[in-house]
Amino acid sequence: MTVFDYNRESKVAPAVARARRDESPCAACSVRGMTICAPLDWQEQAQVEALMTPVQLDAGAPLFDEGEAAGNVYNVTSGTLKVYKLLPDGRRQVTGFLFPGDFLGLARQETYAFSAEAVTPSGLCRFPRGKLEALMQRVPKIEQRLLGIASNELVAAQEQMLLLGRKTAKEKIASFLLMLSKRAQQRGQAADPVLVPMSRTDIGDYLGLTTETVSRTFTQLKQDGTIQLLPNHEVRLARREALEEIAGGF
Amino acid sequence: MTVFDYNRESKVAPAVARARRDESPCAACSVRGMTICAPLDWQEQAQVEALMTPVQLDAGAPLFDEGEAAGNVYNVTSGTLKVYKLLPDGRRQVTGFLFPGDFLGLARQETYAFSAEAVTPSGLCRFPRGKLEALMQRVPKIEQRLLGIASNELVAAQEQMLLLGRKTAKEKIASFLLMLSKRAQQRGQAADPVLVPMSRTDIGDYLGLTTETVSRTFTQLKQDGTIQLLPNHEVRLARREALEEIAGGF
DNA sequence: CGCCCTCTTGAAATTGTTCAATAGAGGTGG
DNA sequence: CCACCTCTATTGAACAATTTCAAGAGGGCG
Repeated sequence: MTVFDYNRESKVAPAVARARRDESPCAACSVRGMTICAPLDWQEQAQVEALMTPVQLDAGAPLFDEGEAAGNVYNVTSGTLKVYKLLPDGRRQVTGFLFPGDFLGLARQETYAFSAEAVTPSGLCRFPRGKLEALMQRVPKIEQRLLGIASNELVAAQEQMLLLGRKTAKEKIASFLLMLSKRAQQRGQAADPVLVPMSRTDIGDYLGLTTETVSRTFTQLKQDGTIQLLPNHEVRLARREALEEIAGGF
Repeated sequence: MTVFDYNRESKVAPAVARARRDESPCAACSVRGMTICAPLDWQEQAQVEALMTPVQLDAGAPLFDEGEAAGNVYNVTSGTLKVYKLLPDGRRQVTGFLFPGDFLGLARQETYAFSAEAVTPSGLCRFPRGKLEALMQRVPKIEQRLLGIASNELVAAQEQMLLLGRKTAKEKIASFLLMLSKRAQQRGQAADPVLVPMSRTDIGDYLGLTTETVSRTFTQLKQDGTIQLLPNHEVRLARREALEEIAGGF
């Protein structure tokens, strides 16, 4: 719980100095424009960076579990993560997938309300919550940014409730593929052969379906000619308008 | 779009003066401790109040529609509202019910992402978004409060996704009744004979069920002896532990 | 008091699940 | 580099939960 646990690097060289010398990992951050760091000038950036510890996760490695003390918040810099909740009997609901640029750990309570786990090998920036909150007092831009992020997540959550409560399996899969495509595009990646790095089980747990239904629905869309299943977890959206028609406006 | 549209009252008497003379509606606000106003001192409160217009809605009256320009935010002071999204063919997902003390209108985009409508006759405090945001610059406590509210809503949204994606009809209804009970208690109302002011259709649209399934499930729980259906939209939670067992930890 | 709207109940239909088996892909070690 | 092994994905058939369609009962408001 001391500063040293979280900030090993700053003992070696003050972050401000490192930033000046362009040794800062943040200076090279490819997703800076999407993160909490986006609105900061270089001085504020250095203060944030001083709190940061880089984290690397292997595929399948847990980041934290629901109910655990919520000591840190994170920014995803590479890879894909999933966030989920469990029922006592093991039924799982994946409440979101996280990609580079996404923020993780917003919770005004003392414990995480969900578990987080790497889907693919992933990199994150870790910030101790307490220190970041202290910094927010001095740099209100950070708080504003977090409020913006939270608002966007809320909009996405409502969209997901509509999907879970009212869409059919086919509509769910179509919406899911379009969501992946749009988010890839937002990060500057290709929108069309879209990368689908998560398992059928994860997709099912995200959409409120079984893996079998996910698989069958992919097959159906493939036979429709709406999509093509390519090697390496890629999906070609052969007829995007058809997908959008099916998805019902997402 | 002028100040006068939103703030008719301040033309009559400055809010600060009114607050001093205890004519302020906020001074008598019974849900102040739950709203964005909670952390404010009387001077800040007066500034907020100067932006406020009271709104009254009849049962069934719309407050705003999805896609509409998001000009205002609201605090509920009395009654019950619902918030929902529609699919092109009319399928509806109620994404939340709002009770006194609840905040409404958080959206970082230019338009509302959902529609809002009164379930029972309701009262709200309306604030023009632009002016409240300007005030937030000077009173960061408001922004902090909003971030706290947004975080809580995000936690609730994830809980609801778990419900929609993974719970059975019986589990959904049990969770719903317990949620209503807990929220009534938070507002200082009775936790046990719980008021259920919304229609079976609204409940179904909230839980991802049809009205028939909602009705059948109520009947089933009634025959179990788990609940009793009382007159005036009240439900007695005869065996709360059984409900909690069924709900699976909400 | 009666009308209308909501709620309840029943039976049939359907979507998605469950159970079960096969096929495929990725990774490891010989 | 290939063979094997394991985990994931696909496919099939029977089953179940919830929906759909249909009719009747109840309750509140004019």
